[in-house]
Amino acid sequence: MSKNSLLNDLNPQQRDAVLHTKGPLLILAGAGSGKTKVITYRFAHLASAQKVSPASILAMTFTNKAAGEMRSRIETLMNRSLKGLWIGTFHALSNRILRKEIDRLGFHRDFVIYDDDDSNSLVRSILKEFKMHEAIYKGIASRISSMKAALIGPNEFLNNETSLDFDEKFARVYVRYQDELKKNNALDFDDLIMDTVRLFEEHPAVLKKYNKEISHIMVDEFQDTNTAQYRLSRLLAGEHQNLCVVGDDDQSIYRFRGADVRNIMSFEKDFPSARVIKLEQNYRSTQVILDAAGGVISQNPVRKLKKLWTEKNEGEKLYYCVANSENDEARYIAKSIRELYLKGKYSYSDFAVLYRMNLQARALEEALRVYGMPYRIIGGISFYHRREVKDIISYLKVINNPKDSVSLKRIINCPPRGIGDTTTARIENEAKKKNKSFFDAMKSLSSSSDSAALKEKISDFIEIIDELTAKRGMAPPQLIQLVLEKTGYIKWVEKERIENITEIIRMAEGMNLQELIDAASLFSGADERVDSNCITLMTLHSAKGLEFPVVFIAGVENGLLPHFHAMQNPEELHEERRLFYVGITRAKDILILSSAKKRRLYSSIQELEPSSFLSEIPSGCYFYTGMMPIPMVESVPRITPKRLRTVDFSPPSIFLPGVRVKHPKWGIGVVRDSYGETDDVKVMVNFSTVGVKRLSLKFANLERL
DNA sequence: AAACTAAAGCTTTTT
DNA sequence: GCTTTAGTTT
Repeated sequence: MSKNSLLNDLNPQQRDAVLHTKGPLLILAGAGSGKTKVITYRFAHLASAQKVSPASILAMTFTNKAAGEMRSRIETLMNRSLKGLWIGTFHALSNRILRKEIDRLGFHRDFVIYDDDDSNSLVRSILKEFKMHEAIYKGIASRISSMKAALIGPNEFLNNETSLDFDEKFARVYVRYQDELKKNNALDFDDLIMDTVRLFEEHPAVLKKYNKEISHIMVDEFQDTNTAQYRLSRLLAGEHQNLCVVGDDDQSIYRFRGADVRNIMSFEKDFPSARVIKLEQNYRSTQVILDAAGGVISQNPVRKLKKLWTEKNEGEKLYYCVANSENDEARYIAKSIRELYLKGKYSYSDFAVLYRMNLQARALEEALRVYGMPYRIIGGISFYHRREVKDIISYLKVINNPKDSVSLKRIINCPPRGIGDTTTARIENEAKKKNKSFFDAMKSLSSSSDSAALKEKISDFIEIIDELTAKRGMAPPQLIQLVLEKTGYIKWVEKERIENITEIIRMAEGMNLQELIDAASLFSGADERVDSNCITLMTLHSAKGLEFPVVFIAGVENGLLPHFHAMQNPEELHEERRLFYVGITRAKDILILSSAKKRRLYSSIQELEPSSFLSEIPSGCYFYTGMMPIPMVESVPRITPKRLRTVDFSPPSIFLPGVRVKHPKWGIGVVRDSYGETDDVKVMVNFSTVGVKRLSLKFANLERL
């Protein structure tokens, strides 16, 4: 891409930011203002126009996903591969430096990294040894984590011994924890940052080396940096001070894990020569949504003023609905999604339902399932992650492929058949020794083992699996039934979980084994499938950085949003407001807020009042619509996944109710009904442009979407 | 190794 | 109130 066309793509402020290449730069990037675009273009500009080697530009973010996205967008822009450059997460880049230099800190270069589970169990074992209450290990671990985030190592903590709130017991654990890490040649996540800072501060020559190698620094999501990460960025910027930080103080929502908005506030103090550029043009939302967002966030007293604007039109007003209970709220949301979906303009993946707490997902999930609409839950435990569902799927996976040892190990003692940790370890051993799969190791042990009891237990299990494997050609619903009976699972599993199993059987109808397994795997959370056409359910926190045409925010109540725990402390209340702001600014076209009068929370049913944040939305921005803001149209045939997949009812057409279609003249619509003989199928289609039309398939020239 | 009992915790989350 | 998990018993 030529230099000019690169710059022509940008608005004046974005261009300023890209062209400012020398010295400290603070980019205050409002929501939806093209922040990533600026970073990637700035990288490309530095490299092409400024002749800076891509190898001397360092770009840091928080998540692997964000880093990967940044990298691939720059690669596309520059049309070249950027492998091995300084683009990555704080942790990954620190790790890279430490792998080379850590011997100066007395560690070996092949140190191991402890994840949260590892550090938790280390803390636990220390507490046990100290005869302290073990159950608080999580609290201690997170306290250690925030100490390190603030660059207070055990030594610094001990130096503070005279302070009044010095916690001697905690200090002992902290010191010991750090000693143990060293003994194990291990670093936890926070150490990766803290020790890199320590390395640079204690060994100026090392820092100098990196300062020479890296001439430009860019930090994304700067409002989420903690003290250690900010210090690291400053150290890396060295004397050249070519430090560009990008962030939005209004979207700082990770205080609880050490993020410090003050970093963004004090950047100008720390770098008096810093240029500050505000990106205020929003490319995402309608004016009404921006007005609502602006009204809310303006109530926060300490912030960098930004006034978002858009060239888009006013747009549709917000809706706000009060339901009686969380279940009513969920039904209302499901119903609204169906109405909007059936109008044909939006596909399922255009919808997101956001909430403050993961537990809210339950009611929503239930309602969506009843309405037969596909959804995915980010973060929480979704249907396919339920224990019993995973168990059954694991059986199917083993039947389909006995080499799948992960699934095999999951079900080997489920229901219990006397094969516990000891036996499993033994099979594992055998498998390693003979270089066999887990299943083959079981087979050979069952014939050669010295223990008769062990032999019998294992061969019984093998027999069940073999028997089931022989029947793998069966239709999945019957196959699942067979699994449930032959394994005794149905007798063993708790009653309330059976409901979910019936649900898998129901969903399995009309699919073959491979399809079912794939469907279940596709839903397995973390690896996000963009192409899966699903409604997205997630917390407000996980929604940061994303956008959806239609956004619901559920549970807009005092106690949930703002959360109980945050209502006392003004700082935390402000963060809750920012969280709401983040939620509002995710929406492109339509934003629907809802709350429930009563809600089951933990032990009891709570009566909650609408969030006080609601009154901060300018009253002209939304409809208060009581119970049912979106009028119900005539009753619609219930679209269940089963019905969508079943082929055995006439007409044998792919244009079944719920299917989205495209008509050459009327555009996109949704099939509401289909009937008639094979050679003369009639369909009723609801088009977003012209409403419901009755068409003959033979002539209509419909395209399935 | 499994079944039982007791007890804690329960906001948000990435590395 | 319910789920998860740790510890104890059989």
